[in-house]
Amino acid sequence: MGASARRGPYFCGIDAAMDVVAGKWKSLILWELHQHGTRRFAELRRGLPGVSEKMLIQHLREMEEDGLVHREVYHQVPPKVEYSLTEDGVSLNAALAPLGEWGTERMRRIGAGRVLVDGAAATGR
Amino acid sequence: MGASARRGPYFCGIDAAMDVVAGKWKSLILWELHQHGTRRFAELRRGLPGVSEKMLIQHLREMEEDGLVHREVYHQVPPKVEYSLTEDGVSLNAALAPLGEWGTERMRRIGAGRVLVDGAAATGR
DNA sequence: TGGGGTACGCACCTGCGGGTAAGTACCAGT
DNA sequence: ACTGGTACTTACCCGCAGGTGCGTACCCCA
Repeated sequence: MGASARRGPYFCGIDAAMDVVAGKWKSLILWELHQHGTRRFAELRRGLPGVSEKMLIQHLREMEEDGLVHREVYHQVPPKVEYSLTEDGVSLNAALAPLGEWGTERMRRIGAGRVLVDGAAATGR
Repeated sequence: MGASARRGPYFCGIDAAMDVVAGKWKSLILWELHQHGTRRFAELRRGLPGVSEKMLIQHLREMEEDGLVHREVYHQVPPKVEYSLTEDGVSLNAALAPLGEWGTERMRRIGAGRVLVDGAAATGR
C-alpha cells in the first residue's frame, strides 16, 4: 500500500517517464544495473551509498511492477536474489543517457563535486 | 526559503539533471516554453491545467536560479512578464526528448490515456 | 556459541512538496 | 461602481516520500 496509485493519465510522454523514474534512487538503480548487468540485493545496497534497505526494496518492487527490472529468486539458503534490467529498463536507460550527459556538463559548469566511494571511478560520466 | 538547499554533491550526471527537473511541473514548463518560445505568466498557467499559482511561480523562480529560464519584466501597468528558455534550458529540453519518446511509447503500451485540453493536440509526442 | 551475512517485513516518525485561500496595487471595460 | 485581468505574496495545512530501527529464518565461519 502506498506504493503505486500512479499510472494516472499523463499530459505527455515526459511525465509518463518521469512518473516511472520518480523516486530518490530509481535512476541510480537503473544506472547501477546497467553498468553491472546483474546485481544481488546486497551488491546494490553497497553500490548506492546512503540508501536504506526499505527504500531499495520498495523501489525495486515498483520498478518490477513497471516492467523495468527482472527479479530472479534462487530458492536456496542463504537466500539469493538477482536483479537485472528488462528490455524496457535498458531502453529507458538509453533514453536517460543524454540527460546524464547534460547533467555531467552542468556539474562541470557549476562545479558541483561528484561523490564517489568506489575506487572504480574514472570510467567517466 | 525552502526553495533551494539543493546542488548537493551528486553521484552522477543523471541525478544532477534530475535535481533540476524535480518538481511536479518543471518538465511541463520546459515543454510549454519550448513549444511556444515565449510565454507570459497567465499563459503558462492556462497551459498547465491544474497548476497552482504558487507552484508555478516557485518553480519558475527555481528554474531561473538554475539558469534554465529567462525572466523579462516590462515595467508597465498592468504588469507584464515574459518567460523564455535560456540556452541551458533549450539543451536540457533536447536531452529530455528521448525520455519523452520513451514515455510516449510506454503510454501506448500500457494504454494510459493522455489528458489533452488544447485543441492543439495531434502534433505528436 | 556468538557474530556476521543474506533478503527482506513492519511499525513509527518527520520533513517538505505541494495545495488552498486570501490579500495587493493598478487598470480596462461595461 | 463593479467585475475581471495582470503578476504575484503570504499564511496555513496536509499527505506521503523517505528515514530509522527492530525482527525474522537460516546458514557459515571462527
